Amino acid sequence: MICMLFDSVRTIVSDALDRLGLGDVEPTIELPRHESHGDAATTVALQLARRLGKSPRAIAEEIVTAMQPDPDRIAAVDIAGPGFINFRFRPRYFADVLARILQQGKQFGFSDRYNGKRANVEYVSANPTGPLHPGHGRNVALGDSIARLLEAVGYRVTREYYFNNAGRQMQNLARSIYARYRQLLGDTDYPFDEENGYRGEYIFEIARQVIAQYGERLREETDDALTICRSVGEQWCFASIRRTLERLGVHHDVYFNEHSLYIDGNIEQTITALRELGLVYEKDGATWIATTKLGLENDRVIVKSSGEPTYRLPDMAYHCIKLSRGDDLVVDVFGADHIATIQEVLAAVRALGYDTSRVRVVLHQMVTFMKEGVPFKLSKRSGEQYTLDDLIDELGADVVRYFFVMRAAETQLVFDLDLARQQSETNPVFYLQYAHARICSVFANARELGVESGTMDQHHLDGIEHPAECALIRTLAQFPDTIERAAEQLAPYVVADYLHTVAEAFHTFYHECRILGAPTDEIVRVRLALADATRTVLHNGLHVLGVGAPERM
RNA sequence: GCGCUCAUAGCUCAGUUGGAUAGAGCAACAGCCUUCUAAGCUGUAGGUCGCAGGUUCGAGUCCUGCUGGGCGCGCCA
Repeated sequence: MICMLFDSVRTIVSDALDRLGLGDVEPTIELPRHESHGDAATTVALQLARRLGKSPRAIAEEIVTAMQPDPDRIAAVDIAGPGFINFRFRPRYFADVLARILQQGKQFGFSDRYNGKRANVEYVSANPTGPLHPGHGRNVALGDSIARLLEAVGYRVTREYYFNNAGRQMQNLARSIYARYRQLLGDTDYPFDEENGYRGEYIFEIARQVIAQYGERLREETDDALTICRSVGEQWCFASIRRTLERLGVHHDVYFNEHSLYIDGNIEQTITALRELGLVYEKDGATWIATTKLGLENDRVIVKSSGEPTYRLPDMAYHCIKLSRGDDLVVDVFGADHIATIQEVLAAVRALGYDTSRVRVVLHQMVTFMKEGVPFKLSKRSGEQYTLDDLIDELGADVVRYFFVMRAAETQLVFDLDLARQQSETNPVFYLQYAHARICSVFANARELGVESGTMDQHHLDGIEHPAECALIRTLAQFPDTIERAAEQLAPYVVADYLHTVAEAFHTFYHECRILGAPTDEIVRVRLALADATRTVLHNGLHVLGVGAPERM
């Protein structure tokens, strides 16, 4: 969809180009950077300069002469600088745009562009070895907002969580739990693996749960005892992770267990297929994949000399499965530490004949938490970890989600805990939420005063005239375009940025134009309609970010 | 050393895919509440877009080199 604000302008320019025999040219209309340059601009004359062998200004003159703008809606058309054509709108133009926004009601901003398309978004994918870490928060918020963005443009989205409950890390977890179990039973000198063990307080909690369920029956160290510890640990960790995700409003449709790849034979199949392609060889007792033949720098081990596959092989099998499901888009949300791995995996999957152009990888950089101007240490004394749950306790889910998506994924995010903690003034989340609450409050007052804010006919919109009203409409009109651009780029921060400009435009409007105390009933109705449209944009935009839109603050 | 990535106001970041005079928030300074939420609004100040070349009508944006951060480069995941 093309920005609705510019539809009429585009038609005017297109018609003029037609008349000049340039009907094949698609003019792009853009918002000028400076307000002094008008409400809309086209660079089409600059782009045609080379093709026509004329100066851009001369071309601009010809185009402008050939145009037939509606004088009720277009106040001025100027040629500026090297050949920009600038348009200035009359309030009537903005009234048209507002009417179209109101027509779309609560659906405004959401599009059906990708209706019938399916997307899979894999995110979180933390193994069940402990509670989520604050750093996971960025992956959680980013992945979920991307899923919401894709839904906003019409995709049917599956949210997927990939996990491994069988590997070395889980063995470490089991041993850690078992050690604490024995220590709690009085074997205080039972050794704890300081190097590989999980040190958190939660391990004791799990161990206490083992005691509650099994008493002292596991005192004899057997494989069974470790299996039980692993199983109890896995359940405990998953419960913890799900509880944290729940608090952030995040739900997955599919939990994919890496282990199932072994049971279902996908691992075997994958390695056989790679072998048939001549990409597999044995060296030093291990099995290698010749990723150098696929344009990468090094070959990698896919089966260790112990006979155990490395994580790469199941990752390849898993991506083959994801690509064979028929989704139109497969999104992986990973931390920057996966950068090398994902290249190898995709190279192998491509060699196996899958269309990896459907895969889009969102790699986010790491998060630094700052407190009082210095990096905040996430481990407390006693080795206890500060968790994502603790962060939510401290800041609330809305602030946590917003802060993790408000910057582009590829920047190293600095999470300012002091700024986030502020319940007033400077917190960027509250700025948006406050605008929403303010509007709700106006409508509450309107109801009390018996002001009808019913349906809007177009002729009621003639009351638009204040610059702040026009500026607000101009901003609101960019919402559908913003959502599409954000979805295209898989970049929720685009929406966060945009919502800030919406809130700003609204607060200015609110300050300069009284709504309920406007001079005439007609203006009251128009301004209520404008406030209502703003409320919809804020509500829908915040929804995409997974942030609540409170009615009162 | 190699790969990926980033470098824009004191700090944190935008910059609509190559367009006009570089944009916000925080911090600083000065104003605005007897009227719909002051968690707000208005204004001032703050810049050699890391450095050097190149591409063209035009570069913060694209290409090359350099400098400096981050991440990765193990039969860990």
